[in-house]
Amino acid sequence: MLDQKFVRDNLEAVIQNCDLKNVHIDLEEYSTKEQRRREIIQSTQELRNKRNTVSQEIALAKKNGQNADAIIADMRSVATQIKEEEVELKEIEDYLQDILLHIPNMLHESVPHGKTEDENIEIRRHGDTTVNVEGVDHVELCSRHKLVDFARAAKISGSGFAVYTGKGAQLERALINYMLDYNRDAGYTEVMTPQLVNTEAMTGTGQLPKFEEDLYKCAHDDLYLIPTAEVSITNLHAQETLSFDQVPTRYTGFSSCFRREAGSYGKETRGLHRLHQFHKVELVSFTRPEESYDELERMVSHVESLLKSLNIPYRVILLCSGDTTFGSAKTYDIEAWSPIEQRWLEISSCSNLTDYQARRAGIRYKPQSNSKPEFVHTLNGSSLATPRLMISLLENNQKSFGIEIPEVLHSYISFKEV
RNA sequence: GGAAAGAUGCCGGAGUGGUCGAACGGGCUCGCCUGGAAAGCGAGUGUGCCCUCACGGGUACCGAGGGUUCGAAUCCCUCUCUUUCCGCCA
Repeated sequence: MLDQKFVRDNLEAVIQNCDLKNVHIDLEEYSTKEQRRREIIQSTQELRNKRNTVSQEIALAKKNGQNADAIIADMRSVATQIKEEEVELKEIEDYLQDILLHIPNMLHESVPHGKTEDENIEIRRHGDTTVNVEGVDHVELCSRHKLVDFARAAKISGSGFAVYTGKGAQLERALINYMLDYNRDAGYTEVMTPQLVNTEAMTGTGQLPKFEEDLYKCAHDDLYLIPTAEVSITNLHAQETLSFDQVPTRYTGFSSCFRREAGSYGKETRGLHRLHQFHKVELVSFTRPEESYDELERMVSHVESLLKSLNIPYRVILLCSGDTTFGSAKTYDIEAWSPIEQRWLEISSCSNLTDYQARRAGIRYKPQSNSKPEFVHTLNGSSLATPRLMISLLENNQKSFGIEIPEVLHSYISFKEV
């Protein structure tokens, strides 16, 4: 959420920014109501001031045994007036709040302008993309080696789910453990958080109210299944003020991720490409505002080092304005190479949300031990989402005899090849 | 799921309708004292919003939301959470 005052003072820039992100909002009515809001507040405050003053006079009169009936009768109309103004104010503030929650975060100046993903910019790439182009794809590999059973997953849950079996299940578990350890060793504190969260948490990180239809909801209990651990980890510090020495704070956590993926059909959804439930290890940082863009670079290189250690060819993409998500000021995607499909697969997304989530969720810190609290900057990134990692890993490591397990995973798994 | 108790500022803890943004204690910050420290003494110490160039002023906030009243931390209703006991359960 943007600061209300910022929107008031920078209306043109905010409108332009909405355009750049392909978000269409009418801010003309907002502007009018914003002004009306301040008028009412001024008027109501004056009335309250009067009420407070006179109430004390009444108390004093009663104390002295004087009759205060006339003033009380007078104050009755003031009370009514206050109530009327409060009703209008509430209506206006609800409206303004709703609009504010639908305004995207301001983009960083370094983000290239563009409408679609075609205008994203490749920053760098690493690894050999010429090996194993002659092999078979991950769906065939999964079936041949009985690593994933899509048919039975469909039987029990429908399309878009996976049952990992045998060595497939072990490999999945090994990857998760390896990534968690790798992140922990780099200074991220490991957390294991709830996968069902309430409306406040979903609003705090920005999934609600705009993206409700992408979420699974448990209507009975008013809880949502998280689409990413970013939600529960970022909200760990919602409505808190961190002390100066708690910033930066870095977390890593594993979770299942649940996404309805309404409207996704066709080739993009084949095999492990797009699932309703998948596994992901997440990184979340809370930083000082002046350090958040350094933190973003740091996070990206950390994820890169993880991919290097697994010997996965990848490239780093800077998303253009139109492709940068709602709450993000700047996002890098990291894509792993699929040698069989001959294309790059989005496997991680690292974003600086600046103070956008912090303001929604009320996450502050004190720059110094005795200074006023300010909003932190929050960042998150995947390290990594397993399904497409699995695709790339299986395809890149297939040999004549089967699949070779990368060396860094050997201590996490009971076999060296499939 | 049933029963009971509770939720107040950074922490502990008063306060049951009228100068209560909130006593008191602790913590913290600054100053004095000291060779230095401790102890002691003095001052200060929340957040949001509105008005103001500013100084400053106003207003709201005592778990959340409603209600009663001229006036609510205090009374009423609903909800959430915590603790204890019972039930159920991996």
